[in-house]
Amino acid sequence: MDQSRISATPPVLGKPLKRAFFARSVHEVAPDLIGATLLVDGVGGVIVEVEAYHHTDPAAHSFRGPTPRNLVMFGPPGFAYVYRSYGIHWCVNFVCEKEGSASAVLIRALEPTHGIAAMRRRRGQQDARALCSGPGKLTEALGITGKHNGLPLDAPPIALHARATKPDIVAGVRIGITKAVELPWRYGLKGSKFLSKAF
DNA sequence: CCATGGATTGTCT
DNA sequence: GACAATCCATGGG
Repeated sequence: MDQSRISATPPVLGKPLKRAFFARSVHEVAPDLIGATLLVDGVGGVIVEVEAYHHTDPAAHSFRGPTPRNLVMFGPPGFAYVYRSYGIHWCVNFVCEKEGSASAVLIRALEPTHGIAAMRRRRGQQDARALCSGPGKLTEALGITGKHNGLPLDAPPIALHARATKPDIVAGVRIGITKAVELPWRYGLKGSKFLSKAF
């Protein structure tokens, strides 16, 4: 069976995730997000890869304290922290724990399920496996930009839906960082063909 | 398949 | 002034 093929009819969505879902340790929330569905204006898919960043972690943007860029990370949980990467791409995080904890989960890859035509248009890309297989790719596919920084995760245009059952999850070291490179805080859906990189 | 380098700009030193 | 939580095209094995 061709696993890169995407079904024409989107799967039924689970119940909406409330803001309180994020008011826990980032190390609990990150693996719990695998299998959940992220939509922006109805376009998106199933989260298959994330990374956890904690304020005590030298690789986290919040490690050295609040700045104009990372201010949302120091706010309450359940909000989107969006930043520009390498001057070119946008990346989206979900703020966790409690106000001032400054921890967040970076969303790194989705399996596209909703609004695939719109994603292909935005990405100029036909291959379903390349639409959302990276943090910069998925923001482009979903139309996420700096305008979404600070928006709540449980109100339009953003929606999150719970997974039906707990999937098999794999963990590994994070990608593209130079500090605390050994921490195994990257989580993925086992066997997924839509990861940014194999575990 | 893997390795390398350019693009491009906000942010912090 | 350096560098970054990346992506893509290109070139070699």
